[in-house]
Amino acid sequence: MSFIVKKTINGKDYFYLRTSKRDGNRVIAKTIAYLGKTIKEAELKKSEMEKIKNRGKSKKIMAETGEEKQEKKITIDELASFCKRKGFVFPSSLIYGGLSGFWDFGPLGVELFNNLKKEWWKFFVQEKENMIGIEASIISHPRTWKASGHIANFSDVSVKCKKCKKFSKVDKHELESARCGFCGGELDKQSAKDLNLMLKTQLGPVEEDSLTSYLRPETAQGMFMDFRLVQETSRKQLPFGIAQIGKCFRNEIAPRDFLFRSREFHIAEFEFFINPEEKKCDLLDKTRLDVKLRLLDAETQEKGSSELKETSIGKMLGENNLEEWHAYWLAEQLMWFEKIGLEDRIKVREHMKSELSHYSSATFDLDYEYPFGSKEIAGNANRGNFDLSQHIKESGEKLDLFDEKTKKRVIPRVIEPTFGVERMFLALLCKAYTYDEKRQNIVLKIPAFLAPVKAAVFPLINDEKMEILARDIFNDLKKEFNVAYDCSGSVGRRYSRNDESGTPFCITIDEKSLRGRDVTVRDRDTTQQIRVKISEIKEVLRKLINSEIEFEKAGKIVETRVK
RNA sequence: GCGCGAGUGGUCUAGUGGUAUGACAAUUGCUUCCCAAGCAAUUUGCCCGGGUUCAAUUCCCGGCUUGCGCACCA
Repeated sequence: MSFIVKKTINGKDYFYLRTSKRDGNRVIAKTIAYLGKTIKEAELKKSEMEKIKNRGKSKKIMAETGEEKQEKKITIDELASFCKRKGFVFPSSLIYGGLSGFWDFGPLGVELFNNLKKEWWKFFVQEKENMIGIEASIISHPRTWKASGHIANFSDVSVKCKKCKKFSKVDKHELESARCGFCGGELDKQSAKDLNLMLKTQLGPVEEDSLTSYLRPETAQGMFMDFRLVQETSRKQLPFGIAQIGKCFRNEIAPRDFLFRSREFHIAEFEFFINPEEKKCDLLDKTRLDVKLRLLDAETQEKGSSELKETSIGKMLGENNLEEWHAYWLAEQLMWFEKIGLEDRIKVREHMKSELSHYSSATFDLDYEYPFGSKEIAGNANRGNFDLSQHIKESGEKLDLFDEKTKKRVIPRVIEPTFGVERMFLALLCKAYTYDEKRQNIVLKIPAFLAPVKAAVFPLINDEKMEILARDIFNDLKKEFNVAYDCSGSVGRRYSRNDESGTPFCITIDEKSLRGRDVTVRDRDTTQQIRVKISEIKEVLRKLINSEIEFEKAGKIVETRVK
């Protein structure tokens, strides 16, 4: 049972909500909420709170009866709308009605996106001894795509069936004899339309004399074409990898699901080159072998089931066509997802034999639980030496190399881990987006090291001295971090705004700061506050962002809340 | 690309053959010593093109965008 009580503090009246509970002979009363300064205000607030409480109850009942097991999940539309409102992602060319499959990153989005790329690069390139990076051109010689096999698909056409009216994809040269893929009916050859899945472009200003090429649909060919040059200039010996993050383009028939399937996007991937005779991987240690995962293996799928297996990299070794180097990189991929906090919604799906490309002996998809379903966020393919061999054939160049260990010339085999950068960006936002019932606002719980803005600095009120101090702190911090300065509206509003932007820390300058040279730092996820010396703020912030120190231990916990 | 539905400020929405409602957000003051308080002011909109009409945001046609289903996804 809860009731309203009046308290008089310093001559002013305040109303609180109290609750009482019988404990044996005693009655224990507890204040549970502040209601306002007048009795009217208090009554209104109380009835509102009861409504909210009852809503929670009915949700619980529904959960028990199984009607609504999960809490309300965000839809992808809501997320897209949120991203537009806060400046993460805008639809491209909106003043002309938009352009399907293209997106712009706004002020917060570009920061998050850059941080994500930077951290990926750090994790897979800079922190690895056997990895180097490149950035290849988006447009390459058209023969690239002949060698890679992409051009072959250009001879495909889409043809309508006369009988069932459905469209089939058919090789142009076999149009005369082809039948409908659905009902086997006769195809309407008049309806044949070319399918251009790569974006075409003309090189040279005079159209008749120009060379037709394509915007790359993947970054991988850059690594294969530059393979020898990179190996020579970096003086790497097998095994080593070449990494790249870059823009790719695909003429998607139906771009859908916000950023998930677009026509212009980034891939972060690397080709890891290994001597085909080398089966051992020295880097596959206990940490990697112990990496846990949820696996949907090929065998299970072939039985028509989608049951997940709880397993580990170590257990998978030797099964599922997984050899040591392949296992090592799969483990590393999972460790990356753990680092960015997405591992609990990742599952690994092994490709079935029927799905495998003819050059690949094993492929795994890493699927993420998006609001619109479990979809591929990253992949891992064992490509053998297919790509290098294709380029050797097409170009006539020597792309094999002399291996110092075995004293033989070899064409390396390749493991290719690949990541959709926008897909990781999207997953981060889906995971981070939280509606906080208590605070009545959205809190974007992005890991601090990825957050677009690391801290917001504000004077508690518009006071000249506080503003000067706040500006000083802000100017000092911005040399090292992306920080924001905010002095508009009430302090509560500023906290809420920053919760929505995913800013992990808010630094507030109050009257005591002027005398004591310390400030309060507020944690986004808990709203807890600590007191930190101005001289130590930079160091504390650095440690907090890198999770080197717990928030509660970074300073003295203080309670500043009135309400 | 096919089929069906939808498009009103930044967001969510009311409504109409005579150019539009409300809320939130945003901006600027004032206020405010810690969690979207208050006061005042300000900015912003009928997806685009064509047709019918004296008059179209509204009706019709086409396009674009978007949702769902199918298909596609190297």
